[in-house]
Formats: sequence, C-alpha cells, structure tokens
Amino acid sequence: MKVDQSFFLHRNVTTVAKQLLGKILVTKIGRKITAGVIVETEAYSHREKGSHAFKGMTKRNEVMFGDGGVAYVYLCYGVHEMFNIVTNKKSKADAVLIRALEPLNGIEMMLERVKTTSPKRITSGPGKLAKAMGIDRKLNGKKLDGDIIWIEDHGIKLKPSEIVKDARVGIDYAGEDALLPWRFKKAVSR
DNA sequence: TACGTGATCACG
DNA sequence: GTGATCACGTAA
Repeated sequence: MKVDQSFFLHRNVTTVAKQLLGKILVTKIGRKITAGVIVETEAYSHREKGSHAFKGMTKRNEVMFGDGGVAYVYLCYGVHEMFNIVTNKKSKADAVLIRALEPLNGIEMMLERVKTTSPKRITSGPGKLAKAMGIDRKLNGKKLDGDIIWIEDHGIKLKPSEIVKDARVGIDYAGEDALLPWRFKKAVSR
C-alpha cells in the first residue's frame, strides 16, 4: 500500500532516510509503470552545509520549503536529473536523495529509457535511476500520493544491523558536514 | 583520473 | 549580463 503522507512530515530526516530503505518507488509515466526497491539514500538537512537549502530559498530549491511528501527534482552537471523526497514540515527544508534501487517492475521500459540491453546496475546511481524511472524536472513539486509517482510499503523493515552508514558523496564543498554519516545503504545479503 | 554538460546562483 | 560551480556517469 501507499505510504501515508504523514511519514514524510517526520522531523528527523535521517530517520526517514533509513526507513525508506526497503520501500518501493513507483512511477507511472504515460501508462508505463516502473518500480524498484529503494536500497540507498542520503539525508540532507537545511541546517548543514551539504544541503541546497542551507543558504535559504531559491527558485531551484523552493519546493523543499513546503511540507514534506513531494518530489524535489533538479538537474546536476547539466546531464542528470536527481530525485529527492522532501521531508519535514513547511519551512523545515529537509530532503532525502534516492541514490539506488533494485529494479522490480517495468524493466523492459527502464532498458528502453536508458538505451541499454543489460539490466545489470541499471538503477545503481541517482542519475541513472531517475532516467530509468522516467523522472525529470516536470515532476518537481509533485505530491507523492498521486498516481504519477509514489512510494509503497510492502512491510519490509530493515534491522539496524542491515543498514550500512557512510559519509555522503560528492559534497566536498560542505566542509566538515561532508563527514556526517548520512548515507544509508542496505547491507548486501549473502 | 579527467571531463562533458547546461542550469543555477551570486556577483555587480 | 557573466562566470564559477555542481548531491554524476562513463570512458580510459
């Protein structure tokens, strides 16, 4: 079933980032459904330098300042669309970057979008998964309880021991805040 | 390790 | 207006 919007209003963005692991991201773009299990996330709080919201509201990060439960999508390096989930209440501009999925449904469609034939690692990075899922800036600000993009809970809850914590990547500009262990990953089962 | 790519933002 | 910068991916 769909995750209730109240889940995204939680005040602790790292908690939401951890609890998103194991949940399902689903998009329905032009009648095509694609879905994948979230296996890697990063938390961004408006109070630390890694966040786009740290220096206040701009045209780009505007949707982060509204209530949680909407998509924040922006273009990175002129090439990649990045998909985030806004969390916390209005004016508390927190967000979770979805960094990796395990493909579940609509793999054919994903392959077509990414223009490859190998499903291996097709959703293994933030830019790639957005492309595979058909997510772009048109979805910026869209609520996650509609019928275009949403999150489902299939009852999977990871134990703390199944969650690998790490420093976030690609944010050297954040200085000491780049060291926060706010990257969460599902441990590889073996 | 190096760089493409284009929107964005902080200047003025 | 303009220029530096960037929450990546891929090739080498």
